Amino acid sequence: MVQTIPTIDETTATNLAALFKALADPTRVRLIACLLHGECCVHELAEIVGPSQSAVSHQLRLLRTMRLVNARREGRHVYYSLADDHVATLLQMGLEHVQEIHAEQGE
Amino acid sequence: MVQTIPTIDETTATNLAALFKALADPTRVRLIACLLHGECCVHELAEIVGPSQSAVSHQLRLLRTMRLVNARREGRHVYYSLADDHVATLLQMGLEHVQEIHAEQGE
DNA sequence: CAAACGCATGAATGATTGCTCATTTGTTCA
DNA sequence: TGAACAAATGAGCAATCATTCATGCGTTTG
Repeated sequence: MVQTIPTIDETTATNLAALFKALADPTRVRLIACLLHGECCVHELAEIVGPSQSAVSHQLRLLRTMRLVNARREGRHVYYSLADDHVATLLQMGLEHVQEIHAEQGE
Repeated sequence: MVQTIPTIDETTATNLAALFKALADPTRVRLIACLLHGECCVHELAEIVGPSQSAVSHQLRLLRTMRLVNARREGRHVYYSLADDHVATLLQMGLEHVQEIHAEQGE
């Protein structure tokens, strides 16, 4: 049986858009991709991902606000990790889509 | 066995971000949500979703460019439909996440 | 305590975005 | 053919965003 498709009200649409918006930036995508491997502290993330520590920190705050990542302090370091599996799954699915699209048009 | 987690290169991150960006707007989310039910022409979409025909048309163009929807002309009408299952799946997954999040904090 | 380290934050700025308005293109029908 | 309808498009504008720079806060260590 085909799943029931709910009609989405305006609030839900806004929340949903906000979720996707959190994933709608290359820097944040890369941050999350790093965190797929396990928790990581800010300056490591900055090294791997590229932009300044400040930029990374700003983006992490956004992800934190959206409850997509958790922060844990240990000494002078703050370790970030993914908040739940949904994020990883969404990223994974998006990745599959992107790879298919770009494979079939040979880009 | 746990899936292998690829390290994401910069281009892939950008493509992935672009995909999520296409879903990162309430209007576009609602458009896609409408199309989950089946194909639909522009002025109907405009009626259901809210903003002007022009605004809807602009957003549909974006979705078209991203190959997330297809357009089919029939007389004066242009019928839009979802390009593939990935979109529907992504939306569905996002929806589940949003509903869980907002349920557990009682919003 | 003071210096150094790790991170967060506020202000400022250039870039991007989503809308409206006006116009254009494509189609049907009187 | 010309009026009316459906949709697309371009210009313009206010709002949002991602970054940098400067600085502040918390922690460790000499």
